[in-house]
Amino acid sequence: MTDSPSIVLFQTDLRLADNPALTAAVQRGKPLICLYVWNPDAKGYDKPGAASRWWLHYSLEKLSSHIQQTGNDLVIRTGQTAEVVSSLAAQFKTPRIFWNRSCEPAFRKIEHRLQTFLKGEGGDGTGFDGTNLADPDRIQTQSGTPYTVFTPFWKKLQTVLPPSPPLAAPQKLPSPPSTHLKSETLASLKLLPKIDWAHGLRNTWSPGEEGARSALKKFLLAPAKHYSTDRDRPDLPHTSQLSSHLHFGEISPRTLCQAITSRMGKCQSAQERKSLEAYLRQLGWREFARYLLYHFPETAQEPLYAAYKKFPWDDRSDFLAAWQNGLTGYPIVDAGMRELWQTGWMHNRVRMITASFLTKDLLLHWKAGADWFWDTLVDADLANNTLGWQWVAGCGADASPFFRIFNPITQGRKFDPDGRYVRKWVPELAGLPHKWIHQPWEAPPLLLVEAQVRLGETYPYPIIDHAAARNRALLAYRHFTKNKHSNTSSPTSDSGKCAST
DNA sequence: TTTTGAGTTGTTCGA
DNA sequence: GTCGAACAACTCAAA
Repeated sequence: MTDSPSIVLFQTDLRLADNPALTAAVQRGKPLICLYVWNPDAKGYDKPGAASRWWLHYSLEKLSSHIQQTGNDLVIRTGQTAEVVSSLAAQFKTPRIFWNRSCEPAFRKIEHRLQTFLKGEGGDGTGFDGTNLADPDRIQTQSGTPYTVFTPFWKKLQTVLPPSPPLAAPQKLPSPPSTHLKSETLASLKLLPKIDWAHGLRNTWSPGEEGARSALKKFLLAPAKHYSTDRDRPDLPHTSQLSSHLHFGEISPRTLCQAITSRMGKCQSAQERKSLEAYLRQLGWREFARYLLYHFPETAQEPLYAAYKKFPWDDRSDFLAAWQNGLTGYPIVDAGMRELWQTGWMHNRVRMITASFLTKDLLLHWKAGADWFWDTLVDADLANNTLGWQWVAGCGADASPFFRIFNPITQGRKFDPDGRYVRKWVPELAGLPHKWIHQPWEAPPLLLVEAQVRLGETYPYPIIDHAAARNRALLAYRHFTKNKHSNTSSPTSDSGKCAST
């Protein structure tokens, strides 16, 4: 019994380096059961989307071989996570269970059930802080409430940065007697798509801890120096490309934070310093998203501001389909949606443009956009997705003002000035000179002929007129924001029948 | 308790 | 072509 093994539950922390739960388990000095549980019956946001499952498959493959190099094995099981873990724990007579805490509602339910189980067994179960820079319970306003505005949150967070140094990856993970430890095969989880649409993904990404480290190295080598100015340019490769690695926990935010701050200490140019600060701030936004989801778990489904439940979203499925397929007639929007479809990723600036187009030009529900991103992004992250969509839609924390409506033409010209991004993803427009690449419907007919563009045939006319759509959105939002909080703060108002939350 | 200053990412219009 | 103001009103966080 005293030699009973420790169970290490891997969730979205698929790494050996700087993994506090794993290191604590190793320090206990007993054999380890490294466990991953896949729940095939999970639904909605409790289950990774299709593109994300592709990444998960390869990330687990890497983790598994990494663990093998330490003399142990990754045990894969299927079922309800908490039940699988506790029955395994029971089988080995009250062992210790180690895991890293998560901000996601589904994982928190699992944690809660594990804690209940362990309590009943007289065991001990506390999650470790491995996916955040700071414990979300320790960051609060002076009045003890959670922050809902980024800037004061960021100021407060910076007072605890940089975090303690990252932990080294354990070299040896002592293995338990394996006789009772059956494992499912990775293939049996069926994470890979049935129809092979993933070649675009394969050509773009290297899931796993090693891929994460080399992405960081590559980022620090050059793009990080131009990040503050060029990160908004979808035509340039100056983003970190780390989002998915971070989501699956192949690299810890602490490791990233330390790498960035240590580089800041050495850097010579003001430009590079500014860039590193800008990147750190983005890590701050990631932290803020997790913090918000932790404190307001219902926001994955519902607007943070309850009054927005009554917003008059439109419901046109043909518009939604055009947006999803990259056939809106606005080149920068279509380029983004096609980049997403083909690579499982979209540049952040273009995420904002496409999201603004969906929620403000088309007036479609932000959840429709969030659902699509959830299914198609390899870096789909519940916290980031929720914050991002609610921010754009105007119903979330620190929300974008209602009159901030992106103009797809202006944005295209500003951030893809030569049209290189559009040409890459919307090749049927490639022959157009850059003057017209962001508004082909305005191009002189002769030029269209020369470029072999036949509007309405090879490329659609705009599905909606932006100027008119903008006015419609302004009207809807203007009328609406006046009553933004009416049903939460004044139950005596005429909207009393909707006062429930 | 009250007051005060501030609040990621934009666009348009008119001087 | 460039620049500043207007686009609203509200909530948050701290003093």
